[in-house]
Amino acid sequence: MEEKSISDIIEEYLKQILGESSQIEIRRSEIANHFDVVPSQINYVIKTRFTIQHGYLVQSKRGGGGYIRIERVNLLDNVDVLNSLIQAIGDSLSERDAYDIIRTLYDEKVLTRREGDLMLVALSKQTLNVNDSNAESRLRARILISMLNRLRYES
Amino acid sequence: MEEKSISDIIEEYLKQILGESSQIEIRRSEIANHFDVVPSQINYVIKTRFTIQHGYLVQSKRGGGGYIRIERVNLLDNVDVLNSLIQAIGDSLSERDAYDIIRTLYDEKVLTRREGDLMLVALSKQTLNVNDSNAESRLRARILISMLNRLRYES
DNA sequence: TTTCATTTGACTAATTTTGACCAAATTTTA
DNA sequence: TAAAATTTGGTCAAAATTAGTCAAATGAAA
Repeated sequence: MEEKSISDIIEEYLKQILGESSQIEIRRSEIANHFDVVPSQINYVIKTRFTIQHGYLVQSKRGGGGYIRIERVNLLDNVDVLNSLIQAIGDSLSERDAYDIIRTLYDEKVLTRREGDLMLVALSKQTLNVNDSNAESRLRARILISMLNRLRYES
Repeated sequence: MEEKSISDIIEEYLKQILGESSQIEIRRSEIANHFDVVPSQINYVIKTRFTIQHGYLVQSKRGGGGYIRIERVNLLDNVDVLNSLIQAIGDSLSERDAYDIIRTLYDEKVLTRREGDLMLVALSKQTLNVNDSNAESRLRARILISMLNRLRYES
């Protein structure tokens, strides 16, 4: 018999509810109370078992009426292309390389013209306007990678 | 979305009335009384949910016969409103305000879902990852304004 | 034993709710 | 008409209500 940790049990519980609707909203303290654990354990479960790599999107709100929302998302077909591009970018990216990548994605019909244009202006030297040229390239890389990661799935 | 806080419920109520006519006039104390909250909570709801970033204009008058007027404005074909939006961004923009603006543009069908999502991740705190919080907000403002202008002057 | 995962709790951050006090416009009264 | 009273809405900050972070302690596995 496998000895399940309480984290495993909470994961199972959440996934069971997620089986009924593709999106759930929970109150952290309620779940914590239900399983008799400290509230931060819910964060632990989410961080280790409901990541985007697992196919889940998580959003939350604090304060009165606060919640944690977990949504199951569909991974798309282009994942391989995107992954290899993300690898190639690394942690630094020139404006020219950004253009080439976006152009490629447009040619591959991963992006529409408008999407590509929006991405390009966001990555332009003029927009970023960072003093240090290395910092600028690193920032450009971070932004493009984030956008490519976003393209890997849909809600 | 599950509405939970009383502020959410008041927001929903006002938007429902706004669905019938594009402009409403309310008496603050009446609404407060109706939902059994202090009057200033109405100000809170308006300040957090009916800003120009959300696509609303608010005017009010004090004294006898006083009112709060909320008007739904159209960002699509009203150049002035779009300008005031860009002006409201100024040179600094929080992640929350960015979300509100992009959400509004999506609701107005200026953006597709995918375009909005791409813009949001590009503007997220995590992506920008700037040490100085002021610098981060200024960068966020530059990027969003660039993207908005790109949409604006599109052929 | 060493390493990795889980559990806990103290501290932090964001959002909403409440109430005391302020300001403006109108109405009443002198 | 001028002052006073009344009727509205505005501001701001404290309190209350959620969730997030991080690292120490504990447990499990290799």
